[in-house]
Amino acid sequence: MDKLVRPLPAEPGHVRRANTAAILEAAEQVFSRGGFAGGRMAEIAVAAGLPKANLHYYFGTKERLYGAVLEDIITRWLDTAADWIVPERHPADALAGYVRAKLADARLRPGASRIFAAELLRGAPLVMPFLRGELRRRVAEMGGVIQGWSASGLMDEVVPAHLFFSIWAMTQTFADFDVQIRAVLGKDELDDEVFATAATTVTAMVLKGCGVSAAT
Amino acid sequence: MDKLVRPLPAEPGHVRRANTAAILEAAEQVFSRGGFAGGRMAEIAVAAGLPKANLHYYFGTKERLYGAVLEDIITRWLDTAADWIVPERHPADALAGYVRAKLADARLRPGASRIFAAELLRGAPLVMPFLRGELRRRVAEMGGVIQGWSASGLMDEVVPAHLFFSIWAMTQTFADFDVQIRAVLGKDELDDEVFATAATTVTAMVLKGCGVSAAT
DNA sequence: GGAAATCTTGACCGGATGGTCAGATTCGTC
DNA sequence: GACGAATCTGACCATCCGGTCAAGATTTCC
Repeated sequence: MDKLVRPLPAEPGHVRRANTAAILEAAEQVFSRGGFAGGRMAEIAVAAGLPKANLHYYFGTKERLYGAVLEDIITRWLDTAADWIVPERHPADALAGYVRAKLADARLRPGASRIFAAELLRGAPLVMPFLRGELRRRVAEMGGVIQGWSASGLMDEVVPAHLFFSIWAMTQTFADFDVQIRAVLGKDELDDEVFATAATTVTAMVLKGCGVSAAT
Repeated sequence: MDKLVRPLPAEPGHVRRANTAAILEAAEQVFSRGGFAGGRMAEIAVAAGLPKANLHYYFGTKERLYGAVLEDIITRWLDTAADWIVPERHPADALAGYVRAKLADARLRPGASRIFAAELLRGAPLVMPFLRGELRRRVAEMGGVIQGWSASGLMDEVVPAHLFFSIWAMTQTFADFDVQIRAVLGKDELDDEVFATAATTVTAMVLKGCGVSAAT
């Protein structure tokens, strides 16, 4: 009966957890337009439904809150790549799957992509350590997988890092620069059709561009 | 002897011309990190070597100055596309040339690309009319050229707008996200080698990805 | 040479913004 | 239910920043 009797969560720290989550979500939304410099603490407070002083209670400074948002985003991203770019897969499946996953993420969480883009645009003062450390290591690792596929004759020899730059650019553009895409296509929102065409176009570029043989 | 005798320029308006040019250049540099919200008028003034009040004398408001910078960028960009994507060229030449031109621009004026990117990121409040008007028209026009090539059997059928999205994304990423690329490659700057590899990789994706036949 | 137009500049203003704080309130635990 | 810890919050502050202004300097033109 215990659980049924307790209508509201009462585990210690549930307030903290709920509030930090609400703040992080609001912050991601607010920072996604205008980046660090453009986001206003007061605006985040309103979006989170909390007084501004409360944000400072949990995160101290604007920079720390912004950093927490970025960390969330990065953590989420690294896994996608690790899921798809593995030697066990055929490159046709792996690359197509990765492209589709990146496009799905661009559609589902465009704000996250935009925040990361804005951070890079301003010179990445906060995520530089990540770029030079973890990211570089991961790219080197995945580069080995790509080279393995090339050596097996499954695809052309390419410079792996550049392949990733292209994939990231082509997919994330649908989140980062969606206004431009909507304007050019004359659409109010990027719908199923747009993302289907994007998947076809980008996948064709990557697979044919790298001379990937058909999946077994 | 007239011209030799006059050591300093004395045409009417030369002061205005020199100052506005200096201000625009300084503004492009300052806005290129942090976009509109991140750029400080005082910082632009220092970079231009003029007192802050002087910027307001020439441009009135920060927004107007920012708008002038954007207009400069857009004007320069539209021409590149018009130079390359024309029916008279073979698609292999046209697309490869366009890619190389975009990469060269990303290298020569990375700040311009970054300002435009930041403007799109914040929802394009200022350049929306351009996106929906001139840009959309140009893309439709160039799309006709692409379809002409497809109809002539010179390349696969692709959705032209998406082809441009991909080309823009892959090339401008070397300006917009150069920090990330430098960090991943472990380089202090994007040198000849990086841009040569970029040209090879991106061109291969575009040409092979679109099934462009070899140039005659 | 001198008047009109253009340009220059330091000092100043008002509002926005990140951040603080002390006292009130709620939560966790026994 | 009572006590300490955690949380909440309105009021307040210092600073920064875009923008103004009026008086002085320089350029332009006759």
